[in-house]
Amino acid sequence: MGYCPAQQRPSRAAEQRCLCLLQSSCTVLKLLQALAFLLKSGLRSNVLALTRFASAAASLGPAAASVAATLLFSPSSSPLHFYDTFLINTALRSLSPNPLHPFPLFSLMLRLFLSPNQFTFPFLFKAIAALPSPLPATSLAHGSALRFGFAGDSFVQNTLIHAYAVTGDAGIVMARKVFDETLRSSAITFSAMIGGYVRSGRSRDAIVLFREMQVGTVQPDDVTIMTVLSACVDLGALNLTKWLNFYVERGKVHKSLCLCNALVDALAKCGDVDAAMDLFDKMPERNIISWTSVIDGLAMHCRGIEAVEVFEAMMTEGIKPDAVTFISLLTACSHSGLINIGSRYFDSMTREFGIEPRIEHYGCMVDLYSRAGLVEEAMKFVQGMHIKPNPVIWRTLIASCRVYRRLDLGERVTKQLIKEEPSYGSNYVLLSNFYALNNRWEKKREIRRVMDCRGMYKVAGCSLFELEGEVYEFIAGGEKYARQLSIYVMMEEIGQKIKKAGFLPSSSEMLLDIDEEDKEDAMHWHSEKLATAFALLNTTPGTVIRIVKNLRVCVDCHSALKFISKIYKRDIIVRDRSRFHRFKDGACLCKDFW
DNA sequence: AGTATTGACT
Repeated sequence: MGYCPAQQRPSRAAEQRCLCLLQSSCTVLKLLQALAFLLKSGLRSNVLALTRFASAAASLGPAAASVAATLLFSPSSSPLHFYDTFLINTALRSLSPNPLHPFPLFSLMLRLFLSPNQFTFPFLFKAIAALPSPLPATSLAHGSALRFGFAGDSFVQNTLIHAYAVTGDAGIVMARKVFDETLRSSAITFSAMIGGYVRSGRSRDAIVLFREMQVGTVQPDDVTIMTVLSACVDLGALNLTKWLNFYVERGKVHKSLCLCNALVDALAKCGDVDAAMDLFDKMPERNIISWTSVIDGLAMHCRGIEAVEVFEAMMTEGIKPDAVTFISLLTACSHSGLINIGSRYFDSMTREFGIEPRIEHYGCMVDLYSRAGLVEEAMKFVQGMHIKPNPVIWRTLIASCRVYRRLDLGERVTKQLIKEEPSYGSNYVLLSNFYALNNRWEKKREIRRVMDCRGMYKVAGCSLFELEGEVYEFIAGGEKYARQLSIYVMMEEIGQKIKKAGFLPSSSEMLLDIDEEDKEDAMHWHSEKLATAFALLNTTPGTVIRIVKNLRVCVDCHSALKFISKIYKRDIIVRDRSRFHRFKDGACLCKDFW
């Protein structure tokens, strides 16, 4: 053995102790103890210990990972000559899913003349994909992978597709290019690309690619099905979801717990919560996500009592609820008007379960009071919160002020919100709503001008309708389908029939959305009405009509849809941004409470 | 030592 100062020679026991700590290191405390060992006993020259340390730090979140990075990779404090590719790879791996930039590590590797190997680039791309705007880094690293001759490796390509695909419009083109160049594509390659489409809000492209996959030679696996299911949730594509459920049922893919959870969630979110519960009942194994998905599914369908029952059944089985479970449970209570039950569960969170309420839980409680018209209680609750209220909380309260006509309070809170969050266009729309309700049209026009001036816009209403495997999209105020004569004629017919049946257009909410010039026509042009007209034209009598909307249904459309359901003898199910409406015989299952 | 992945306040 060569020269080695005594205090730096690692003792066998110290090494064992350190490795042992790091092996099961899921606490910050153990990590710190291991760190002490590393520094005291000369283990910093032990690559294995360093690697374990980086890996353990990774599982402890961004803070720990950056401590590890600082300790191990700052040139002044580290024994650089002990580094190898394996160690830096591990450190790279430890970065994601934290948004820590991997380039300092990667360039250190190159500076030390260590060669990247086939593991380096997958880790590198994965870390890049977790960054806030990863496109420039992805193309730089892509160039590097090409230079080092790893661009043809399938692991590299799969992570590269993923990294490009999460960067939005420009990246998705590059992702597709890499995808098309991938010669021996596997189910994983398809999953990466399909998942990329879904993350970029292109769920329709995701489904198109899945269809291409089905006529090809590559068999989808459970993960592929899961990514397609998230596209289904996005589009509310119930038929495809049911088909995928059947596909899994026939044993075509591995029926993993994850996949079953995704199916339960998708079935509920696409409108068939009973199918979701059937599947849930049949699952051989369930975890907290399975239970939460069912509770959340019931919440969306306004079945609050059942959601509470499922929650109680879960506790009877000895499963401990987590923070997300409580969000779903409290949502269920607020959407079903279960004020006392909701308040009790909220109190029990800290007392019985030791879960500190987060802003989302407070949000549920504000919603619970707000929906029920208890504006004062809601306001008091907000003032007594231990966390600073966020814009979501304020908007919940504002919606309540609008519905229950607390115009002065609403206006005041909205102005405060705009001060806090001046660049969010919808806040100005909220304010203009209060001006309109007060008939202060000049003020309302002023808001409009301010918005135009600052280049702000409101989100356009958009409805989706699935017909024969195709998802049709309808946008408020016109667009391609509206120009079809048949739809136009149908809209006229619907308008006249429901008026004759007693429908009173209450434009008070309508004109908030659309400029005055469009007022007269506005009735006819909300996207859910266009979709309904299209559906009535293209489906056989008696068929249930299912529509998915990106915003909340307005009072006027809600009322119109009730009349349509009665006159045309159709059940119409509309998925809101947050819940389901089911119109049947002139009534809605939400009992006008939403 | 790797690639794609399930539940969440308006």
